[in-house]
Amino acid sequence: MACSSTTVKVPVPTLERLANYLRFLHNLEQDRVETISSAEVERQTGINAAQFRKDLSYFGEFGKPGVGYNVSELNQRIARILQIDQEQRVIIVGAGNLGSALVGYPGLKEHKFNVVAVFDNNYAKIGRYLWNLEIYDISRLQEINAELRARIGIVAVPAPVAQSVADQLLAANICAILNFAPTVLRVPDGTVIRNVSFMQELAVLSYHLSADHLEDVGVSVDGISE
Amino acid sequence: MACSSTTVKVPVPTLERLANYLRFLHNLEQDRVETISSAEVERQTGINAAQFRKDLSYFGEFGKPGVGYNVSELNQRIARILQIDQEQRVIIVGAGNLGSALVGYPGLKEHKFNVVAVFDNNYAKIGRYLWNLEIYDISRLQEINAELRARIGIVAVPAPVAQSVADQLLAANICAILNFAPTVLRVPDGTVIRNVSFMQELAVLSYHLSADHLEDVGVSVDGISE
DNA sequence: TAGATTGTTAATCGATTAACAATC
DNA sequence: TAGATTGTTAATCGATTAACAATC
Repeated sequence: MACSSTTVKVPVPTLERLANYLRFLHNLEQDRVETISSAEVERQTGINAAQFRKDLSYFGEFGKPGVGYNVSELNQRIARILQIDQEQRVIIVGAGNLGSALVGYPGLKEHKFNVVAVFDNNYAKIGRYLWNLEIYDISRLQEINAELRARIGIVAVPAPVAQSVADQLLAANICAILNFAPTVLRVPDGTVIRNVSFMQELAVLSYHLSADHLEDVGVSVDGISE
Repeated sequence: MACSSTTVKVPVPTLERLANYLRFLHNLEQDRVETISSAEVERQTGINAAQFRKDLSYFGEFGKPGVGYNVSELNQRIARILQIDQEQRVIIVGAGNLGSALVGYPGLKEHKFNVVAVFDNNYAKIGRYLWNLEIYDISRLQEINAELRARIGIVAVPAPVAQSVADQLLAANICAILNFAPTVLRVPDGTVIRNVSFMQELAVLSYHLSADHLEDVGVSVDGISE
């Protein structure tokens, strides 16, 4: 099998928060804050202090009792845990609007995610450039990634072709996929997938606009407001 | 207060799955499948059958014991629960690459999310068109939404201005925000926020590529492989 | 030392899943 | 009726949070 499996022990929500901590710590560093306690993290971000400490505890000891955490040290160690202290090469499949927006997204480079190639199956696009990257024929994915050795692939294609694209990514030795297509990708164990679904997000928002399940939490005239 | 509070009873993960069920049911409908059982849903999507039934149970009764669920009826009822059976007007703030990709995203219209206005603070962009929508001055947000009455706002601006944009959205009577900026928005109770963070997703993928916590799950030579 | 704050254990909370009586 | 499958209750699982001994 191309991708090894993980012995899951760190909860996924913890990993998600780690990325947030990094953002927060980065801001603190810019403000020249040298030390921070978990209580102060809670005050400033709303994240429970115990959770902050627990999240970190999966990876070792980071603070000094009675003192707190050294901001820049913590920053570096979390970046290291998430492997974003070193360049991560990324491939994007789909040179449409979304693919284009992603390639042009400045945040990627800032966090050492380096988009090294873009692929598409549209002959009108192949050979043209997206920003400074040539758009390659998707059929050359395996060949080209044998060189580039990217390990993360982004699927930014329409749903009907997403599964086929995922299969090709796996064949090209990609073990981690960020999927923007509105479809469930079937992949072998050991492949990590994260899905981003705009429609799902909007649907959740939309639900909360419904009047049915809304109630004023304030004064209830003569009934019991639960 | 502009936005009323919710009496939370439906778990958020349930709402998220509801959007997925919709996608799945849509596919079934296209394949002319009329009835489906929760066991078959599990077989085809991997979602636990009991969970499927439990998710639905928050909203009433949808199936017939011994028979299953009527695909198109279930489809309609879930769409109704999520309020995406009717037009939802959406405002986008930020006419950059991401805003542009979102306005041009065909899935939005398909699901009755109608982008009715785009705003930006860049004078070079104001007055120009993004697809078929004029880009308005962000300072006119309140005035213009008094007309348009959109209730969902999408924040597609850089992090440093995201909070200010969110505040302006709230002032313009928007109670639900989809935030693409890599920052935590502080909003009053009753406002619903969903965050989409590409960096967070990539960081979680990146973590899983690390060798430290990876192990082969295959044959273990003489130890116990758990 | 006294005060502060950590890392971790134990308690709580909530979500997932198994089991089953009700019912088509 | 017998078989199938629902909706729901109870059991399990896992994540969040409170509490506290250890320690700077």
